[in-house]
Amino acid sequence: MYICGPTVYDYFHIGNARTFIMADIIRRYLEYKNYNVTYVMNLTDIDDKIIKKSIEEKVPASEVAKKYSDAFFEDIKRLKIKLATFYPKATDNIDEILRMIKALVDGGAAYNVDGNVFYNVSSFKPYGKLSGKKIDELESGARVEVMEEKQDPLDFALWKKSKEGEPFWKSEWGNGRPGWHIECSAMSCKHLGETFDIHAGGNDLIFPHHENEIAQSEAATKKPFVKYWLHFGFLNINKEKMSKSLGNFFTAREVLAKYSAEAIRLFFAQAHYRGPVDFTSELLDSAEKGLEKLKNLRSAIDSAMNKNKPGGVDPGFNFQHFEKRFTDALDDDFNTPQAVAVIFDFVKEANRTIAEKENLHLDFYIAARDFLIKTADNVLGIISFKEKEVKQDSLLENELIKILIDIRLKAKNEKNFQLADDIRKKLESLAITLKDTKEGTDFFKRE
RNA sequence: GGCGGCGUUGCCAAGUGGUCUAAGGCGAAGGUCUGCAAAACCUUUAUUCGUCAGUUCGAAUCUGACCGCCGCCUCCA
Repeated sequence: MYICGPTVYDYFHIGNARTFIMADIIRRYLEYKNYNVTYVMNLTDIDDKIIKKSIEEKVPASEVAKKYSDAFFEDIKRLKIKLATFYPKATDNIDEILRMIKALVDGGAAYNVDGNVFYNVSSFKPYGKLSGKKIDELESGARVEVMEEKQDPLDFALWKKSKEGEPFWKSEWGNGRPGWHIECSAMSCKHLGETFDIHAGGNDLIFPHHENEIAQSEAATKKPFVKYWLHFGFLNINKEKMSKSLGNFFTAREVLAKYSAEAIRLFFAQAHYRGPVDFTSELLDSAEKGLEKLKNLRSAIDSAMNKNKPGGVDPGFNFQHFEKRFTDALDDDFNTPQAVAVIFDFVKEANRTIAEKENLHLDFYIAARDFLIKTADNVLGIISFKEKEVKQDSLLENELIKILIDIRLKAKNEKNFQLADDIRKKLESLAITLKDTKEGTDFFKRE
């Protein structure tokens, strides 16, 4: 599986994050289904924008790329995106790229004009098959900037001759750097072979980027390039595409400063990957709110398991039923909104069971926990069940909380509700929530 | 101009020929529990799916027209 990654000239925005997150969920689901997924995401670390930025900031292009690819890895980690199998960089794969360009030139699909190598679009008959465009229609409506060197305005650069002061690599056509489209063809081929299963990317890459990849790869290898294309819808702001060029964007780190990764992921998972999504803080708030339900059930499960009472009733809960509904949803073109609905149905049903049956068998909680780990945690990534490290001081802390709970209980028994409420309120302000139940008082620490 | 997509409850959003008087989340209203909270549970919240016409025994789902919105055709996830 290959996905077009970022050009590392800036922090990525929350619209890019949507693509990365949805691709991550799809990848995690394929792994859930026991596919052995080789997940490749390229990093474009040499390109016009990077060069522009390096001139503006008066630092080498490689330093710009380093800074923003470091930032990229920080951000995806915070978004709970699993690391790819490979993150090939353009500058590490110049040999592969040059080899493919050579194959294209030798095969007559590309030509060299004074150190610039262009792909000859008209040499590839199926050009336009992915985007549904026809070559002649494109030409008639061409807004394409006409470069004099090109034989045809639709032709695109495989190798760009370097200008004075720009970074360059040596090639038989002279000093230059790779074009954007050829990177993906060369690097996907290197890691995934000449034909591979899934290629994903944003909607706007269909044309020309993915169209060009097909043209390059299929002309070079004479084999089908990709079996399935996956294109993600845009994130809009006020129904307008969020993009760097329009300037109407939030970076992922700006959004992460206000909202949890889980809420961001839930927000995206609640819409189908192909459609557009409007981004507003109200919707993030409502996702954050919805997450509470999931977290409360997790707390209930955790505290029941900590008590570890033997025996109890087996409620005959049908976990398979929910798991089947979950996989049915995702088997149907990765219908994540449906899958999320199944999770919430499960939460409701589990809560109902807990509310109705007094003394549940521990196995119920274990199975409920397993179900949520498999689905909501491992696939969707909207909640985490990972064992938290128990720190030394938190053990002491827990004992102190228990003492306060005892004092509060005494106060309650003496009908000194003012003191009882005061203790609860003060603990709340320390992010510790008390919850009175029939079996005593539980406490939860907020994250 | 060419190509593609979308329009479902107060908001978001699944559903693409009968199980739909339409899932799920948020919001709202009432109730149970509680000293009070919190959480949880129960009940209510679209006879209707942009508009009009058609196909069909049957349509949110198919066809046509119209209205509105968006994207791509130039770097863009």
